[in-house]
Amino acid sequence: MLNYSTSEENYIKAIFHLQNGQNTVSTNALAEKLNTKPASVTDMMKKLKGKKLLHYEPYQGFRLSNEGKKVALDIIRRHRLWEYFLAEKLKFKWDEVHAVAEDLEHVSSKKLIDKLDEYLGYPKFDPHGDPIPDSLGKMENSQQISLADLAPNKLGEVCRVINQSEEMLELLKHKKINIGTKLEVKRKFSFDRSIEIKLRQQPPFSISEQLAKNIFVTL
Amino acid sequence: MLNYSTSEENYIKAIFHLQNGQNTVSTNALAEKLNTKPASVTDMMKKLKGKKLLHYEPYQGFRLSNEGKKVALDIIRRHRLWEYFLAEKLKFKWDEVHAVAEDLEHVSSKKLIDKLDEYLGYPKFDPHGDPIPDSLGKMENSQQISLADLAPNKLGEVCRVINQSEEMLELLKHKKINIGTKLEVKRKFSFDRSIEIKLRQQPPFSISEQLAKNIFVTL
DNA sequence: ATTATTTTTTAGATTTGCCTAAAATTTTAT
DNA sequence: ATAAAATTTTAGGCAAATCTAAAAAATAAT
Repeated sequence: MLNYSTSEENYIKAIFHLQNGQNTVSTNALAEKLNTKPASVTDMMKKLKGKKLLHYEPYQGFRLSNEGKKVALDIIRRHRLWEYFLAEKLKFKWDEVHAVAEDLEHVSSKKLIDKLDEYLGYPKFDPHGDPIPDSLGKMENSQQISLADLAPNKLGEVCRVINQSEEMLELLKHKKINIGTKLEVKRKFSFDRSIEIKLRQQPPFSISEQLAKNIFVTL
Repeated sequence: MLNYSTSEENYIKAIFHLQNGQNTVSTNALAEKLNTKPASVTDMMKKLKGKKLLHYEPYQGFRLSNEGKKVALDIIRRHRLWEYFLAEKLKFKWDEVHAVAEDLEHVSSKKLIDKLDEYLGYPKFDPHGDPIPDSLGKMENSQQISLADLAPNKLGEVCRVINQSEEMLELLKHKKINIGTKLEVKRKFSFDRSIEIKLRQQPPFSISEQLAKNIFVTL
């Protein structure tokens, strides 16, 4: 595995996360995710295409190649191992680990990461419940549960939508719920079994039990 | 304390080490230490002068300002804490820690470093015997003398190795000399200034003056 | 005290990663 | 189907950190 710059690694990781589910990622989506401008994204896409880390034709969006996915999994492995270390050993609170791990993840000594993994006892999930890839890039499928079964105050990431009728997709679109959307269950109302959920940077809102049953999340 | 780039930090640290003893550092010496060219050094010196981290007049050499020294001690603190962590917790061999710590030291979250320090139990010395500055920049000075200055028939315990080049560490490894090794000076030969020393349960053997000068012992 | 040598600085390029503004292309709406 | 809007790319620039080659200054040698 070659060495990549911090910037390249951030792009690779962001594409990996965005392409989860749908198979191509747009320039604007990536620019927003990375707090950069679309023109910068285009520049980097040309560069990463040259390194064969992704497939890209102008105006057609991009997706990681197999090699690109391997690199992404390696970065994610580093990130999540450091998050585990910070929370478990250094007693960081779970909402403080991410920012620090963003820096530590770019220290790419394979020996360091493998020894850290061993020291931590080969953990399978990081403090947010995300699975940690092993040194070959394999990771456990974190458990998928219906949003209707997620307990209050628990966080989940939408990974699957069972019913894919027009009507359902229309509703999901309106509520801005997509594959990959991270949400938190706030309350459950026994009167009509509706569930109040909260998405990032939005006020909480309610959804019906019927809808919740069709949405699956990973912890 | 402001944030500095990896490159700036490497320059600051190198100047700190070079100016030990004499009070100004030359362009060429710094270029050689950093494996770069004199022209690059001059560029950076202008920049660091602008940030008030050092004193510099063209052609006159440079030395760190008080602020520069504070920054240097902070970088050294990070480096040595990570070295301690790598050796103590991850079981790296003492000659493997330096290279990895070179990367980790540039992750500059104060909270990370202070928590790491606490987790490690506030160690006073790193695996090479070098003192670790505390969060205020203070560090212990143990009574150290060069093995070259140790009188015959005197006992000492290796506490520090100044030169940490690959070549030096290779030689130490071969001679089985480590931090903590107890030894006795048997004889000194004026012809080539070589020194005969004896380690526990081993026959005496000779080392060069050059090597002895780089090894420090406590009495 | 000049000259020669070494050291240091300047001038001008290069690479990486980012930007703005304008052009090209695709998508959406009428 | 064409116009309007949104998206994406190109063109040209900028800052950081590096380099080479040439000029300037300091040091050493005769």
